[in-house]
Amino acid sequence: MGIDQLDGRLLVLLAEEPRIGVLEASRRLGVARGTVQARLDRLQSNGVIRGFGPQVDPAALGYPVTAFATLQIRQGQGTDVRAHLATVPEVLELHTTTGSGDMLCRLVARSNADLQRVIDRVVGFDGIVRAATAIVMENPVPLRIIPLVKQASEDQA
Amino acid sequence: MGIDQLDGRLLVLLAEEPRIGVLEASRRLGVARGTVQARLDRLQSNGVIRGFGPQVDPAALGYPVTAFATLQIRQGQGTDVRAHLATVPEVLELHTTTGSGDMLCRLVARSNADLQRVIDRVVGFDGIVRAATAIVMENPVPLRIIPLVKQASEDQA
DNA sequence: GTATTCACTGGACAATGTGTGCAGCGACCG
DNA sequence: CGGTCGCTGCACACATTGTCCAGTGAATAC
Repeated sequence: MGIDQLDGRLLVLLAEEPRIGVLEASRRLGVARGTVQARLDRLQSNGVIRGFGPQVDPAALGYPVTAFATLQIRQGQGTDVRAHLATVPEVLELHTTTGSGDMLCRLVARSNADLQRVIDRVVGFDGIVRAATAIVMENPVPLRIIPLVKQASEDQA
Repeated sequence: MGIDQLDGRLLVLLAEEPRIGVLEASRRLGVARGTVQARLDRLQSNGVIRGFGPQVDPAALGYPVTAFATLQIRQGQGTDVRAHLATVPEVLELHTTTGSGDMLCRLVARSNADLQRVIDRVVGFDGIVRAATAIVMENPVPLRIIPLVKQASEDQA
């Protein structure tokens, strides 16, 4: 477990310019093409790289409002609540957290008014005792991984 | 703004099998290659597709612990706090939310013990009044976008 | 009603990149 | 000291890309 500096540079390079291929990457990194291919294969089978799926912006899809909801779940209803929330498209992500029967989920909606509809749908389920919602106003640090990759590859040095 | 069904199918296809190229995608979708290329270009300049960067798993990097921290910020210190948090690699994401001077951030750490170090570093800054942390235990719904894409493309139909 | 615009089709071309395999080489390990 | 491993540099056949084009149908503007 862990990545070395070459892995780190490769990940950073891919993150900054995803369109480049293996050959171009090998030129940039100053190593043989086979090496880059082997590293990529290893990173993928390692699970370090989960995939190269498109990163879609919900706002551009017409869902500019993001919110986080903390849900309190009735004892023993966890499984049902998960299944319920998985069926709601506007639930982008769901975590169970410390705290008795608590979950945290990320929601999006078409507008603040629409958020009400989404929340109603989310909490309109028997196992949910209480919900507290925080609407996101600004996103100073969008989901990122590069700094952590750099950190991890330097630790491994 | 908005995507049609072809856009939706293309996004789903790319999300499920990112390795396929434009040509293969056009075969799967039953349209001409030029069409797929044009759609892709449009989706990217639209901002619907932000990019195709690698999706890196923090756990595989040696950071298996995830937590969410709610921070209460002293009036007028927001900008400084943002700059501070941006320098911490373990801060993967930061949002300002409703609630007086509240922020929500996603953290990762090498272990529960290491989380203490991360939190200390995060809150060891003057503008932060109080921090409440919830450790993630399970992640029943990992960050996803496909259901929303399907929803959006059907709405547009 | 007619002209214009637009998106899609289907095809072509040169250039590039990919998947794959190979031999050689230095480093590390038992 | 032999074996294993990762990297290099190279080769080949094949597939894909970027780009351009003419033709067509549908929607839109005049």
